[in-house]
Amino acid sequence: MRVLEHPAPLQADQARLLLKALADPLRLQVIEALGGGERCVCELTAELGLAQSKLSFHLRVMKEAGLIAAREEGRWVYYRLELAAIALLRDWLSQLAAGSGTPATPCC
Amino acid sequence: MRVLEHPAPLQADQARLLLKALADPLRLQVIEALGGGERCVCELTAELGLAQSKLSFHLRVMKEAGLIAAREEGRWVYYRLELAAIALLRDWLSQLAAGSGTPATPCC
DNA sequence: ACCCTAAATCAACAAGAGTTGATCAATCAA
DNA sequence: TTGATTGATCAACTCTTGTTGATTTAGGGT
Repeated sequence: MRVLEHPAPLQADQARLLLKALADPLRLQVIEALGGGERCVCELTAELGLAQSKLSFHLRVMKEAGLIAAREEGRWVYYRLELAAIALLRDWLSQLAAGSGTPATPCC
Repeated sequence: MRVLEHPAPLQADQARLLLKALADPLRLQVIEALGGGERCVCELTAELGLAQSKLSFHLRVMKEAGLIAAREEGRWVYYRLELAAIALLRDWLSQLAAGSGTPATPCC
């Protein structure tokens, strides 16, 4: 029976999507705003001073990656951080760090 | 005196660079290989079946982000994971999750 | 029904990131 | 010194992402 040295591929792929969704300055601003709690799109537009379609684009990217979730209420849409995604990333990073002790093989 | 609700901007920016460096399928493969311990460039080229200049490009991206570190030995170069970077990312993610309890403000 | 606002979508364009093959610098062995 | 090998770098190209402004869909108010 094989010991799991690396994160499972599926989890790694999920992690990659989340990393990609996080790895953008504008999206990080949004994420940090959402770190302070649920926010409506119009609030975010105002707070960050963004063009509406621009914000909408980035919200979609993050939503599709599973990093944030939307809740519609009347004509407003509230977004929030998906904490499970953050937890998944943290776990994945832990697994990465865990396996990293072996010294160099002689090489070539 | 203001309570820090969000990660400091500098740390966030450092985190962003690391996220960007991680958010690529090929680089993730390299990272996972390095998760098993230090590796020489020629080993990585062989293990992952990559064009040399392609690997070199990605190694540079990761090195500049502080995600990996290089050690030269004769004509070989060994790369390893920079565990401090992984730790920084984990901390940053923890801070993100920590602040996220507030319910929605009435909005608009 | 009409109008106004919130937010998503679209097409055209601009910017950025990754790939390729060639070249270059450095190290080592013969 | 010559030749072979490791790995970095470069320029040209391609592909992917992000931006912009206009249009569309859907609520809610009057």
